[in-house]
Amino acid sequence: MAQKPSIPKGTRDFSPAEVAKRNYIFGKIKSQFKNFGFQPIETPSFENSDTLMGKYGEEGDRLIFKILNSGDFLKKADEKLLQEKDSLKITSSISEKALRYDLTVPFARYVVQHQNEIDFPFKRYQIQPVWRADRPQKGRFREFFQCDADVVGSKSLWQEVEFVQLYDAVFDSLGLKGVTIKLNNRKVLSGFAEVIGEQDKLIDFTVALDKLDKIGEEGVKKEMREKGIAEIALEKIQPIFNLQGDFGQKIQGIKDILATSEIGKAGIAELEFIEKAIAAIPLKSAKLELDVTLARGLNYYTGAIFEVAAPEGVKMGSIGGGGRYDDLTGIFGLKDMSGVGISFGLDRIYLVLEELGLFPETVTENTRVLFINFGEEEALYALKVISELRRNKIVAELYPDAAKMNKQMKYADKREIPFVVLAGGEEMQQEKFTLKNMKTGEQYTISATELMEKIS
RNA sequence: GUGGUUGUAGCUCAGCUGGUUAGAGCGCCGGAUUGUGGUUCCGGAGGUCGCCGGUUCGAAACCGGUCUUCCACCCCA
Repeated sequence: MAQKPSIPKGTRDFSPAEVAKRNYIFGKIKSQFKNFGFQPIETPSFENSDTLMGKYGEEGDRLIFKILNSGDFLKKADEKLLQEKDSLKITSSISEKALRYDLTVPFARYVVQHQNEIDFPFKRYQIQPVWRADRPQKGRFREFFQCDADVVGSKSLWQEVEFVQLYDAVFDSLGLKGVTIKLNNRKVLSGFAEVIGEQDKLIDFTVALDKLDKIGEEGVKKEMREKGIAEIALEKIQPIFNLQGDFGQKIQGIKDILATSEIGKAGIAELEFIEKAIAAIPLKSAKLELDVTLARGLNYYTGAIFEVAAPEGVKMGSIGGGGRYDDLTGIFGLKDMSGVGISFGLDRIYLVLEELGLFPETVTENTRVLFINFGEEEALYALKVISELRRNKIVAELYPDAAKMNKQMKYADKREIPFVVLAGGEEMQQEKFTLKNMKTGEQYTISATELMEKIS
C-alpha cells in the first residue's frame, strides 16, 4: 500500500453523519440568532496581519497562523534580520496576511470600515471557522467554528439581559439542560484591584483569580504572591474566596469589599440589573450564576463577562463565552462604540451532545427508500416512480448497478435506509411495486399511489 | 512555546527480558442463497509494525530524530 495521505495536526474530516449533526447544531443556533433579530455577515478567512497582530496579547500573536507572502518572499525580507535569524521580527517582512483568530476583531474591523452603511445599534451574527496554532487537546482544535452574536452601538444593559436569554434559548432548543451561565463584571475585578492598591497588576491578579476552581485558594494566593501582590492585599480580598449562596448573597459578600471603590460599585450595579431582569423573566433551563473569579477572555472586556459551562458531570472546557467591550473599534479609529457579544463553541457543544446522547435519531437519516435495480427496463420503470417521489420531497434513489440482490439489500441495510422497493417483471406487468419495510421485514405489493402514502 | 504520552490489517487491540513465515475480534470480498438485508456456516484477500536513521549476528520491541494522538502547563471555544 502506498503511503497514506493525512491532514494537518488539529484539523478534521467530517463524515456524512458528523456533518448532519453539526448542521443540526448550526441550525438551532442560527434560528435563535435570527429570532433575536441578529443579521448574518461574513468576513474573509484571512486578514491583513496588522488587523490581527497585537489584538490578542503576546500569547495571541504566537497563536496566529501567518501566511507567507507569495513570490520570492526572501528577496524582499530584511537582510539584517535574516542574518540574525530573529523569527519574531522577520515575520512582518515575509508575511503580511494571517488567518483569522476569532470573529470579534474582524467584526470590529468590519464595523469601522462600513460605519457609514450600518444602522446602529447593529446586531450581527457570524458563523465561520477560525484558526489557532495551538497544541490540540480534547475539544481543542487548530481549525474550529465559532458562532458569534454581537451588538455594537448601544451601552444598554438590556443587551446583556438578552444575551443571557439567547444562551438559554439555544441550549434549551438543543435539549442541553442544566448549563451554567457564569456572569462577572470587569468593573468588579477592577474594583478589587483598586481596593488593594494594585491597579497596575490587574491582569496578573485576574489571571490568577481565574484559576481558583483549578488550583484552589492556596494555589491562587501563591501565584499572586509570585506576581508581587502584597500579603496585606490578599487579606483584604479574603472574603471573595469564601463567597457562598445564591446570586444575591454573593453580591452582598462583595459589596463590603468594594464599598470604597466607585468602579467596583458600578460593576455591582450592572450585575444586579441583569440578575433582577432575569429573575423577572425566568430562564427555561439554564442557570445564571455569579462568578467573581471569572476573568477569561480577552483584555478588551470592560463590563460584563460571560462564560457557559457544560452541565455538571461533563468534562469539557467552556462551551461559550463573551462580554462587553466599550472600545473595541477604538483600535481601528472609531471611538465611543460600545459592543457586547457572545460566542458558541460548536465543536465542544458537539462533543457534549454526543456524550449525553442528545442528538435526535432523525438527524442522520438520509435516503428514505432504495429501489433495487433488476436491469435496464426495470430501472426505467423504477425511475419513473422515483421522480414522482422526489417531487413529493421523499428522498429516493435507484441502486445504480443491476448487482446481486444480496449486495443491494446489504447496501440498504448498511445505510439504514428504512424502505426498499423491489419491482421486477412481475410487478411491472401488474403496474405495482413490492415495498419492504427494513425494520419490521414486512412487505406488500401495492400501486404507486399506495407506495407514496406508505412511506411519506 | 515547555514537559509527558501514543502509533501494529479498513476499525479496536494482542504480540513475554530483542529470536524463524506478526496474531485475534469486528469489518471487507466470495460461496451456502442467481427476487430478499440484519442471524448462522464455509472459504478468501488484506500489514516493508507511522516515517528516517542508529545499535545488534538478528529490531514491531532498544536508542536518536521527525510526524501524529492524547494529557498537563501557557492560553483558550
